[in-house]
Amino acid sequence: MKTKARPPRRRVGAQSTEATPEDQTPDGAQPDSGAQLARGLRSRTAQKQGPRAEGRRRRQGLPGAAGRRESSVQRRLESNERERQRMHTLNNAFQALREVIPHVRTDKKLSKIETLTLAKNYIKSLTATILTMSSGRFPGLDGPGPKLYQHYQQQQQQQAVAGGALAAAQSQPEGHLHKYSTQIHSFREGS
DNA sequence: TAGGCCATCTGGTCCT
DNA sequence: AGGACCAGATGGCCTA
Repeated sequence: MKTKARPPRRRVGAQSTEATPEDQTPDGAQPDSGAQLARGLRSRTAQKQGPRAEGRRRRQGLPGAAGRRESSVQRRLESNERERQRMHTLNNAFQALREVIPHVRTDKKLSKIETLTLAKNYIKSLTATILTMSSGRFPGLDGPGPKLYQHYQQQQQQQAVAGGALAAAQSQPEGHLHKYSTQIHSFREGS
């Protein structure tokens, strides 16, 4: 629980033990050389396939072996880039969520698990607050009130069935608020 | 130094 | 077929 905002890191990953200084790129841009990736591919896939596939091609003198390896490396690089972008998108979403959740601790960035847990309980406490304030009286038939209330009741019933007495106790609006405020407090203390 | 958190790579599986 | 998604592995950074 001691996460702090850090500059983008250049990971070394599976090839790190074989990486040379020139493999590192300070700006985090596409750092993997084809040769380095090929080493990685071999070392990883060899554990499952062994040298059989490549060896077979070589023995049979198939003409496209090197070219296929090259295109395979290219595909892997493109796949890695897409995966990086996907994770960046996911992290942007996490950051957006952090900025929306009210919390006390401002000197340290919330970790991902903290963000999710806090968000869940924040939503629950807001739902409970809305229901409490509405006092069972909802706006017109087209409004969100009845649906929200029905959804809330269903959730509570499911939790009561699954978790028994504890869930039933936590299903009270005060339970959500208490849980949320307790969590904020514990995060502030870094526990 | 250990433990927590994270970014990245990777191969498998699912989906369009 | 190709891309998205997922989970395991790995190693770097940071704090106590």
